[in-house]
Amino acid sequence: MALSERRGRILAFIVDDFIDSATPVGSQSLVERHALGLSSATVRNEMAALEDEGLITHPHTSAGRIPSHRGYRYYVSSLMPERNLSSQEQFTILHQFHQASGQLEEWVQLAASVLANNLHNVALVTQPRLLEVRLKHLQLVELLDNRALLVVVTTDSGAHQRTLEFPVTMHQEALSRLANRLNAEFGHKTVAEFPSRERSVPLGEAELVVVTAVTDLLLREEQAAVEAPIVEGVREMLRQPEFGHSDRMLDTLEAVDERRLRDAIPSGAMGEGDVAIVIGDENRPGPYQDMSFVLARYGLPGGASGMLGVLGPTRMAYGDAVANVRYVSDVLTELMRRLHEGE
Amino acid sequence: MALSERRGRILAFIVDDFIDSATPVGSQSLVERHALGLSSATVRNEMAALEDEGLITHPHTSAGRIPSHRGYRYYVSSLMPERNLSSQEQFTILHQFHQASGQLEEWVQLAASVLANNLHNVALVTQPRLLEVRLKHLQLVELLDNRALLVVVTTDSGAHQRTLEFPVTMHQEALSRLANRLNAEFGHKTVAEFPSRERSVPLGEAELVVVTAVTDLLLREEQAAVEAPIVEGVREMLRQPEFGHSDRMLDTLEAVDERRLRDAIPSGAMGEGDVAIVIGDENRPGPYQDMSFVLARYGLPGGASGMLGVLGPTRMAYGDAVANVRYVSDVLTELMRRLHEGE
DNA sequence: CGTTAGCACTCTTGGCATGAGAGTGCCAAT
DNA sequence: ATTGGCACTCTCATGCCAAGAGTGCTAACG
Repeated sequence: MALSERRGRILAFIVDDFIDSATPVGSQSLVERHALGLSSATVRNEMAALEDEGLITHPHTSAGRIPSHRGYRYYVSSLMPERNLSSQEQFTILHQFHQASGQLEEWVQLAASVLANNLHNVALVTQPRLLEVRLKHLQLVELLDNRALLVVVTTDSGAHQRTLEFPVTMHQEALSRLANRLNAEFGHKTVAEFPSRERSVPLGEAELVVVTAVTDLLLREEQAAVEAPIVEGVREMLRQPEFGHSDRMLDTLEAVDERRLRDAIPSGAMGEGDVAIVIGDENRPGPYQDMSFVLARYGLPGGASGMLGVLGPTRMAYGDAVANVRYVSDVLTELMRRLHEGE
Repeated sequence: MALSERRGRILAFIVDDFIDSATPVGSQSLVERHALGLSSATVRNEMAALEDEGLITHPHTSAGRIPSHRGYRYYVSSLMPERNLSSQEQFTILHQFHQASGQLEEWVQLAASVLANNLHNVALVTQPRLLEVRLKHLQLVELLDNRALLVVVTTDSGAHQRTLEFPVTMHQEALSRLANRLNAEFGHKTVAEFPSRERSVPLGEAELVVVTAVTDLLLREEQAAVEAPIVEGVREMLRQPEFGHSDRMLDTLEAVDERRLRDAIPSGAMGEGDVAIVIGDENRPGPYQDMSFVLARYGLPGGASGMLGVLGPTRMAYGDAVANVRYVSDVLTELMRRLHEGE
């Protein structure tokens, strides 16, 4: 289904106007705002046609039109002008990244803040993860009695920690010996390659405690990274008029807060390298049925990578969102490339 | 200024009723709800007197009374019945802690959730910190080129990490030797005792990189722990009628989100071992002028300790809040004691 | 003298009608 | 195909009215 050029232009104007006014747009105001060489009556006819196509609706008989989900879809797919950030905007963003320290975690956090601020919506960024993380090094430090601190360093340059308890008191030398032994045996292996409990050569009791802890720790971290992306800008989004003083604000707040995001983020839709847009009812059933995501991957192909993007009401400045998400994702990727290749 | 017994009783009833109805309470409804042996007219006289004392007000001429900040203060100081959690409530809380793993961070997080859930307000919990943290152990792991991962273990059983860059490429043996040297020299020292830059025997370049990083890392963590307590239950609180569909919701959300909590938390007011209550305008100037805090310390005297409590509108169930905060703080303290003394 | 009944008065709240404004849909004329 | 015109619809703000809840005051009562 392709629209005539004129009908498309009108749909685009409706979407544009609605995006920045948040009120239904009528035929009259449309001709006034844009130097359309048409009368309002003609526009009305076109609107009626667009409505038949299911691209716009009106909330009640005598109200202006608002885009339907399908209307937004058509807009982003066929009508929306390709937009990149101005060099001014790019500079402002770059500047912030250069101000930050060289720590990866900080960049990720910063990416979230930048998106939230620029787009006035919720920004989501997951920590970058390797597809398969290998154990680099583990260490045990004596605490009190039979307790020790386990520190695990992985190939994605992450350190993870947990305290654990041995059946008997272990002193530092014993712990170090144990750590060395395990390093020799499991170093550079993925979690999947760790021994299962029904292993032919059984592990000693102490070894088992550690190996179980390492496995559990890494799996948990993995999950946490996916389930709990960095979320920034909730209140920015809630200032949008769609949430105006209604219960919807609280419900949305709840949904975002509850970390129910994992099931919600439509990861399947994300092609390599490009920006994915998921609008309204294209989301799987759940609390985000009338919100939209604009998402992209970032990171190194084959290396650590993550996801970043924006969540907002369907009435979202898609053009700006795409431009910002793409640019921030590129910046982040570039920074990681430098980190990886050593400048 | 002490009130007569009857006048006190009436104030207590007003506060109680208002706390659970959130609507101004009138003389009539007061006599009906509580088997007061008085007519409404008498109550009106008493109310007028209470209003002269500045303990209650009415929003407009013909509305019921609501407690003023001073009224709440008088209530919590002199009228509020001492309340402890029922053994049923205690059990429910304990059960949750027993379900959790033995990790300290998890307990702290859990404490926040429990408070938020039970009190339907924002719960605040800071990570436990030692007054002075000592360096226990540091380790360096080779990453790419001239980069290494620094892992610092402190006496409060915390592991902290950061990547750092050396001027030249360092291999694992060199890194290990370096770490050993530094461990020998700085082990069991506090950050304050670390060498200043103008040290008589100057450090080598590599040493300097590490020492600076350690200092910076620990100071930063310290600050982060104080500035960014765990915050739970924002949406619980926003369901309270005082925030009903108004801008106040967003402003408050902003204040809490912005981590402007640090300046807000009235830490001075907190005596050893007991629960502190700060009501409305007793707070220092800022966004919390019409909210209240109920706070307590937890942790081991001389050992690691932190703060926990609740933030909500001045119309808060102070009795419940105090009982819950006190109990959770006790549980947390007890758990830490066991951890410290080895069961 | 403290307590109470009674009464006038005030202020909020919800319901209802009303009119202006913005839009639509359709038809006939261009 | 486009447009002017017109009847019609629906929302939204406004004003008004009556009901309800409360207060303050005064005069009577034990």
